[in-house]
Amino acid sequence: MTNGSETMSDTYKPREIEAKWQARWQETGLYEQNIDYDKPKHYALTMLPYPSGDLHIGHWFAMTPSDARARFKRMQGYNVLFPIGFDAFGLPAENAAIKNNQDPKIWTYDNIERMRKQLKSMGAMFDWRREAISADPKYYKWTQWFFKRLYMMGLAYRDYASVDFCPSCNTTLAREQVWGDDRHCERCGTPVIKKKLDQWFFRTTDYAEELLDFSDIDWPERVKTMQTNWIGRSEGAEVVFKTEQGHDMPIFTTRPDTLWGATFMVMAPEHPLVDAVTTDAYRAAVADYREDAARLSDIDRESAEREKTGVFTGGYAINPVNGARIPIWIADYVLMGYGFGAIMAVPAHDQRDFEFARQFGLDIVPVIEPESGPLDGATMPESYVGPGVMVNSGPINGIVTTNDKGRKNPSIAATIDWMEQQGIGAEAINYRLRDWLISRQRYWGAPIPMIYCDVCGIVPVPDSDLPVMLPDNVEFMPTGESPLKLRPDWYEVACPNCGRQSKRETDTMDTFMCSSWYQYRYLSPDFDGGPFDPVEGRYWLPVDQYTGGIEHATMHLIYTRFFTKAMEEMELVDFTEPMLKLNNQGMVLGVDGEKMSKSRGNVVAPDELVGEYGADTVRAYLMFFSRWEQGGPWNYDGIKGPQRFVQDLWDVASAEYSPQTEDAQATRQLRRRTHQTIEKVTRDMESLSFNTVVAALMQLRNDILDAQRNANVSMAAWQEAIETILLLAAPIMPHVTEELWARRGKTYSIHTQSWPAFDPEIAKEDTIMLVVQVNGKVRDRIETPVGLDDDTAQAMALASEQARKFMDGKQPRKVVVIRGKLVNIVV
RNA sequence: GGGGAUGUGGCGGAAUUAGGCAGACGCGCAUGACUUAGAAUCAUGUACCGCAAGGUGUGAGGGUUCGAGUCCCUCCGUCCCCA
Repeated sequence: MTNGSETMSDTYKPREIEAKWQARWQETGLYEQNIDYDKPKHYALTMLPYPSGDLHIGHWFAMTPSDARARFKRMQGYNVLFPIGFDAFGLPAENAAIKNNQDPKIWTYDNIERMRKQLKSMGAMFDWRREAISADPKYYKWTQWFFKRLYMMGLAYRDYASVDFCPSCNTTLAREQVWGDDRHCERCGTPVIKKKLDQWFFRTTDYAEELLDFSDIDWPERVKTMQTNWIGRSEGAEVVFKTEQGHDMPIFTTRPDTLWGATFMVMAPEHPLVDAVTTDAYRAAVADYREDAARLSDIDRESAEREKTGVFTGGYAINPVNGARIPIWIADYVLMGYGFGAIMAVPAHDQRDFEFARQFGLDIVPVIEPESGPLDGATMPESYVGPGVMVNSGPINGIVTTNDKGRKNPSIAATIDWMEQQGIGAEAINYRLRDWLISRQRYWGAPIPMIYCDVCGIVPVPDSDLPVMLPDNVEFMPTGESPLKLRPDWYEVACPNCGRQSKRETDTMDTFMCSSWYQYRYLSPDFDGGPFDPVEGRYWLPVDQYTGGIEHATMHLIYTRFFTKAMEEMELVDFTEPMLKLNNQGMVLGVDGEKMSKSRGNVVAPDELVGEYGADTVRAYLMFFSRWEQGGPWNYDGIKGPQRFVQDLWDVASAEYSPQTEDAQATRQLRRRTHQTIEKVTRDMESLSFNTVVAALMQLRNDILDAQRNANVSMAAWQEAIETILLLAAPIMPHVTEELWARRGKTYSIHTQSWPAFDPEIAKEDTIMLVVQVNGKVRDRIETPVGLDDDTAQAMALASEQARKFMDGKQPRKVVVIRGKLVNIVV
């Protein structure tokens, strides 16, 4: 006892062994992965963190199971790349700068330094040589280079448009970054307002059709559905109405077959033709209405519950299918952002149009006759949207209409064909997806590499001048207004074309632009011949397994797909999907079941847990406590289970074992359990079912403890069980398994060992419990050898005392035998 | 309003791939052992009702089937996305 060191080393001291092995792994470059053409590659990627200051338990929940999966693939023989980096541009750094008068760069890099330490405490197999930081000039040089390439391909354009603006963040936002019923800013929760500004956009809508195709990727249905809904494809037709003044007034409709029932038109109040069609008598009313509408949000305007409002413009349009003269109204339920900002109104067959028509006494002309008989526009209580036969519709009279969308509906197909023949309209597809607005009126982002020259117009910064560096020592305004606008020494620049004094773009790029291509930069973060080293790219790409939160379903995960499709056209890559397989983890909630937040005081601090239990226990608990894709409330007591497991593992793997007696049955049983566990753990690791992996390991631990208590299994079976459980647990608990592996005199490192091989012969059961049911209720269980034939099984079941008792002396009417499982006697 | 997910002991969850012993594994709890006491540890038990025999039970109701947590229909609750 006094000679402490021996005794000390036999106690499980997580902090000591974790520090020791993390240092050893780094010294030996255990996690530095290089191209190896002899091995299959596996690129595992976890969403890169924002350097907010401290690693959150949510980061641990996202990353350590992903790390375990990557380690598992490595032991299976794959050459696994598992990199990490930082999404280092963004508003929190700038807001902190404004509040504390601190340079965002210093704030960000201090946080990165702290988070690096915390990330290292996880013991993850990150290859730190590949670390990429998006705020690093050698990174954002290529972000700017991509902007230019997209511009040259015609995929980036500048437009003066009404856009969503967060008054708190003082910047515009992409449509995807506006969330919820109240249309709030995704970052800060403030409701957004509309603002008209010159802004840069990417033509994501050009790829709408490609983005709807998920055939090459194995992604959760949920994400695919969310993206599909977000893109919002609808089939229909584009039809050009003419105003009486002769202006073209194109509209999109999903129901061109009801054109003959269009009795009025409705324009969005912001529609550019409003002034042209409005007659003098209505000018004042129209002006008032437009002013009121400008104050409402889109959601309020579209809400189905709200009473319809609108005003007549005094103008008329000509329905191209029948020459009818129909009034043009303006109403706020029509949005400028969708389709053409104007609709044809068919009140008989659209509920919103119906309510509008009833309110303002407009004509309602039915053009679909349901099976129940003709409709009367004057008396129908609501619009009719079901199937029927077309009536009052000229050339398509008598054609059947169904609930099908687009050309699948005979009436729509007939109308489109007829219109195309007449030259008054054409089949068209409309998408809800908007182009991606990437301008941000903030400082801490990648500058948009564009110059405005009075003579030459918009001129890209030459590649040789990239990166356009962010200036240091800028002055922050309390309002959040971009300091770049106050730095003439930075924005005043000679035009690259003509040399005249010109002005740089002072907006920076949306940080989602940086994170759209980080998986490529990881391959070679120092490479200067392009965004990534093509040799590395050819070997590692694309990403095989991507993991991260569901909240990015319609933002990052659409952007990075768009980027990769554009990169394929740039011939940088030869595939069109960046990540082949995606899995989303859920969220760790506070003990109260609420989202963690400082104000609620329910934040779980990983550093403290690691200090108390060690990283291995925390990792195991995170994988065990819930279904990974589901997440759930934290429970401080629950961690005792994994803690006891790690302690037991320590005890049995360092114990001296010597059998008292050798029992063949017990030996056989332990070996069977060992191999059954290999099978289960392998399958569940493959499917990212981490909680059942840990459960299976615990079960094997229980079997090993039984064997130890009885001391009746062979030495070989004991060793097989111990070494197997260490290998199977290694991805989950990398430090303690490494230590125990070394203590058993095995070669370094456990993490480069082969995954244990499963032997079905050993795993096979000798006997099964034959379940005997009478009328579907379990009445008896009989231990029988495996491979019993049906007749014998039936005979044994019928001979069962328990079963006979419940047969009531009756003869079986039917006997169902499920081989190897059960016999059901029906009486 | 539309779309998606989900509902199983006191709690987290397993079994849903292919209909075949519901509740693996863990937490908690109970009783006992060890201990001056506690912690830790160990043993046993732990869905519900019942002394027992037995009966009931996977949000509710119905259906298919020899047999349903699992498949079908109709509802209800909770969460998320879109409107």
